Amino acid sequence: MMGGRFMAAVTLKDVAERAGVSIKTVSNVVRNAPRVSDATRTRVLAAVGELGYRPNPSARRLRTGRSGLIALAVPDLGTPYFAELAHHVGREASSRGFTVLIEETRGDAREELRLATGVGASLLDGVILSPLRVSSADLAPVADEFPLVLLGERDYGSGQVVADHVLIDNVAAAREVTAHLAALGHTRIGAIGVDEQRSATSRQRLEGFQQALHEAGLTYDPRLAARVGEFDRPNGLAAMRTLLELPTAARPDAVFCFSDLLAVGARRALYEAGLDVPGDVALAGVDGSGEALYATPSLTSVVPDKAVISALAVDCLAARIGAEGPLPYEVRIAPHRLEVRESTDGVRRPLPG
Amino acid sequence: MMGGRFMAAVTLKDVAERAGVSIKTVSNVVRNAPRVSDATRTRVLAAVGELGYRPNPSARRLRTGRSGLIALAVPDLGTPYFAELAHHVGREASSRGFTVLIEETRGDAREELRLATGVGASLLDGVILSPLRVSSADLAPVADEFPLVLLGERDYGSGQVVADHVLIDNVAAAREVTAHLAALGHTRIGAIGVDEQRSATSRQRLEGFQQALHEAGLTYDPRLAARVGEFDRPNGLAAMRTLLELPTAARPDAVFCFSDLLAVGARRALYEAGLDVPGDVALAGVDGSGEALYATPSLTSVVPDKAVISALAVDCLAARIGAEGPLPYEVRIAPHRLEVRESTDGVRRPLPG
DNA sequence: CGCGGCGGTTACAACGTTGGAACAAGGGAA
DNA sequence: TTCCCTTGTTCCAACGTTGTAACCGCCGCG
Repeated sequence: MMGGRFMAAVTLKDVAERAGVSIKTVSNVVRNAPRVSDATRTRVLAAVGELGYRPNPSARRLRTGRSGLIALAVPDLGTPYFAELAHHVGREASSRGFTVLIEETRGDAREELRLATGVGASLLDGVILSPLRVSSADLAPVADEFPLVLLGERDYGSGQVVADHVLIDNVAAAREVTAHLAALGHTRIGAIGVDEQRSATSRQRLEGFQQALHEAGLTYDPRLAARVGEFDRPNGLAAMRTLLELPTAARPDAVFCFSDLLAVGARRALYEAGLDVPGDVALAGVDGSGEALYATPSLTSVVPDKAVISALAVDCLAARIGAEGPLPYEVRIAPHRLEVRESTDGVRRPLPG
Repeated sequence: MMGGRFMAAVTLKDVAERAGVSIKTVSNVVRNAPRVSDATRTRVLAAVGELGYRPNPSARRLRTGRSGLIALAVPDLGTPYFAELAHHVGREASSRGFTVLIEETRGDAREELRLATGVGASLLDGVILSPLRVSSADLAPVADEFPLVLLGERDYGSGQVVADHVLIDNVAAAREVTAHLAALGHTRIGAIGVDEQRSATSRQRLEGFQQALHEAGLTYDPRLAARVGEFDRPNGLAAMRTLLELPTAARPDAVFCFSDLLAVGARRALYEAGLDVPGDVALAGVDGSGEALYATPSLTSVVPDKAVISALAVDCLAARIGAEGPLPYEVRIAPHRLEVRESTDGVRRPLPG
């Protein structure tokens, strides 16, 4: 029987009776609609306060078609980058009156697509998706029907934009890191995180990597480009172990890892092999995670501005939700910076604090 | 107008027309209610499939008072422990038909209380709260009115149970770690993470720590018990630096950190001081995070079974949501195990994989 | 042969909210 | 004075769903 659990919820009707006005007038007050005299407004607000009225989101949603709920879909919350992102998106969203539902896709393409199409489209107003497997082509038929913002993964190759995108300039970021390694005198620079097939991010970082090698007059040795499935610690560990199996002369003297977790795994492999970082092999990653900062040695990393990324994403989504009809798709670039730490230049830096 | 965005949602009515039955019958079918003949059932299900009908959660909620939405409120998603927990809770919940809303309390007592009382009680069916600041006393008036499960933090001191609790045996866990350190021959064992005022978890771990010291015939030196605000990396770093400022003879030769992040911070401080782990100082933490496993050296840690914790928590909550009236409060203990790694016994262990 | 019971179905009324139209009360222009 | 317009308020209907009660056969029992 009626689910209000143990306490009876206060409704517009209760407030209306208390204030001696109609239900609709109370509704007008709580929604800040115009056409309400100051006298009634204060009277109603008083009643609202006394009774502790809270609008019923379900009824609202049913009537208006808006739930105030958006989802953030990420591959995995265990990845610090996504956890931090979730944190920022939550802040941004609540400052705009949205509530965020965090979903894990586990890198499953079907799951990603399901989220992108709005799950219970009737539950969500929109989705911010960090795609891993799903491609622009898969999303093309979807984006027009449901407010969707993609994080990263713009498919430069196809040139086709099928949704709003927020990303950092991955090519530039990779170029900067690699140039940094080259400037330190490394000549056999490797990369961990190649995954041409599936991940656009990976492709872009590889491209920046190759550009920088070229600009530094170095040649790209495919043996030094390690493929991985996910950007996690175990893959970093395995990839670095593989690189260390190369003949001594062919081994890398520096490695650019496409994520901090990969770098952490790679660092662990070097530790187990008894090699020094950066003495024997220099190491750099991407993400600006706390884990990389506190590693021993601290790991050089590209730090994307997650606050800006989140703000842009929520902005985009809010605009799309608020819009009546289709809007042109936007691609917004968030800033990043290269943070040089012990794992590349070897300079001891006590952490502040 | 009408918010269905761009596409028109399929409703029971549409399905009913298609199947040539009444709305209510369709409703009965989709809810798996009894009293539906197999013939009609299959006919209706066919129509459901063809039209791609999805029930409207808001309408359901409005009618039944249930939203199928539960919240997991944790202090901070950036903490790997909570991120992992969120992952498991999400799995457990969706297997029971719930959707999880993840909220960050940022360790703010008011925010915790707000969540515990159900925010928009009309939005959520229940809450799983990992409290940091809020006490049993604060929650006492709340728990009866709204389904609530607390993770950890059972206030043994007051002896008063005001809600369902799911936790590991913190006292035993701390005792095991400390006994392990003592068994290795350490005599000046320190602790990082003391916070008697606010955190019950911290109190329990301190108690287990002291018990083990006593059992090993060691005396408790308050100078070796470092206080912290949050269980994060910067606090671990700062605390260990403070311990290292003690006169040489008074310095710890082993430290039990109340979280893995504290241990990571402590390890960093030792690294900066040029000290060896575990040669100069042995280090152990709690949480079983991947970060501790991949650290160099890998950090010994108490690994709580997060899958079990999550399952128990969701079970409890589901029972409470399903119940008609008040239920007796339960306290459930999840298992943990001590994982000995390089940071205490010094034995090199290549990671598997 | 009528009547209770039961399996299967339907009609109706809510749940709390909001958009739109209708309605009362004043205020100025004709 | 009448008429229209503005301002504030109320009434009505609907959003999609489900609980309750009613309904319609049909069976088997007395």
